[in-house]
Amino acid sequence: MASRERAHSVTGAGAESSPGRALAPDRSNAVNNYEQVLVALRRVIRATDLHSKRLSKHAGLTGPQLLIMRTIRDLGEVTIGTIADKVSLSQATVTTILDRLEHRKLVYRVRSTKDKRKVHAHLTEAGAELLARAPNPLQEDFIKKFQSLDEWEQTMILAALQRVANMMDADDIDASPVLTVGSVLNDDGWKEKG
Amino acid sequence: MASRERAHSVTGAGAESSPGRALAPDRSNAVNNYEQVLVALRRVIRATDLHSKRLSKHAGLTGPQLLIMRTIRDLGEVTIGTIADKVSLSQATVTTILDRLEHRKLVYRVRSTKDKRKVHAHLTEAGAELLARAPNPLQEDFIKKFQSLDEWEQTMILAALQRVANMMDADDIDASPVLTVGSVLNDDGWKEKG
DNA sequence: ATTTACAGCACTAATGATTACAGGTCTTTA
DNA sequence: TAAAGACCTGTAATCATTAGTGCTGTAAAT
Repeated sequence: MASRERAHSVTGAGAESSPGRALAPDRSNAVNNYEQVLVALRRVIRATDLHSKRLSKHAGLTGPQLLIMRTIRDLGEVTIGTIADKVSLSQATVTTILDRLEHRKLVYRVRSTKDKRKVHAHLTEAGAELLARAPNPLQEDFIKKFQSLDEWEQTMILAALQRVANMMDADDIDASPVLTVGSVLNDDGWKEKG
Repeated sequence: MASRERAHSVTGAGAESSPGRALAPDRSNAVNNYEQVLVALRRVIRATDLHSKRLSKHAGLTGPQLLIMRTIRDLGEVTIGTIADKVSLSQATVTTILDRLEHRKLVYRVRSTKDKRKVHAHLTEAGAELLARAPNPLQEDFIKKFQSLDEWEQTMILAALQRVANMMDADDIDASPVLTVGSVLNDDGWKEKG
């Protein structure tokens, strides 16, 4: 109980409530806004999350593989260490994942001439194409709907998203104590290696 | 390749709504807007993606586990089959994952009384708490920044995100042929279990 | 200028855990 | 009886870590 009674007092968090268009701004007070923003954000994330999952299946790419390939695409030419840092994995893990990707000819490596310790990862044409063609099914519908909006609204959404992206970029996620797992499972529940 | 052309035509249509500071106005005409929206969207996704990654580590939850727990939280009381459908995994996989989660007392199962073939998954209090407390480190910074904005801007962002969420909710992701993997790896490249 | 010591970067090897799937089994429902 | 739903094998692949190796770059010492 109680886990379901959560504050869906607004914006029906229950995905399939089929709002369609309703969208009450609810400009009550500022305190309430951020919660709704987070809810909306979660919905957006979830949609793309599921999309990624499906993509993985169809393309034969696993989550980390996809994540790493996207990182390479976004950052251009990056060293293995930088990738590991960006995706929060160890160098060794990234290396083995890149091995598989390189074996499938989706990425290739080039040893740097300036600093021969470094290795730069690139997407092959096939890899870039895979990544480029993949998001299409999601994009196409999205674009169609997006372009049917008034221009002022497009501009508004764009500004809003950039704003949010900037906010999230800025904060230092790394330094977070986060949770104490121990409190949850002091029982025989799980493992006690750490 | 080169799917990332910029297609900068010209003729900035103005539309200057520059709210506060940074955020280069980038004179966006309607044609160019959606690309930037997608870019911004990707940045948002990426940020939360990394956050989830970190969260997984700290909380001892793997990606699929987290995804499934979120699904349960969002949909309330769901059958195993529904979960499998939502997250695009087989029933068997969901079953094993739920086994582990149940063993840690983060979820529990209840056999339906109406249709005794079905089993409903729920979050335990501990599981819900884990999920609820988890996003905090991200939220705190985010909330702080968000609440420092003008109210009109908060409302704007909220409306924009809801708009986007609705758009993505609507489209049917499932029916997507997507890619032909075979074209990428005709070589000895990978596996040929099929 | 050469040599030496130390740090940085990527790779390898070995290991444990998780994921994902294809079978088969059991119970319930129609 | 047949179908649906969930569960239980066993197997293959991937993920993720630690420890160790080799090569490169930099700086100090000779």
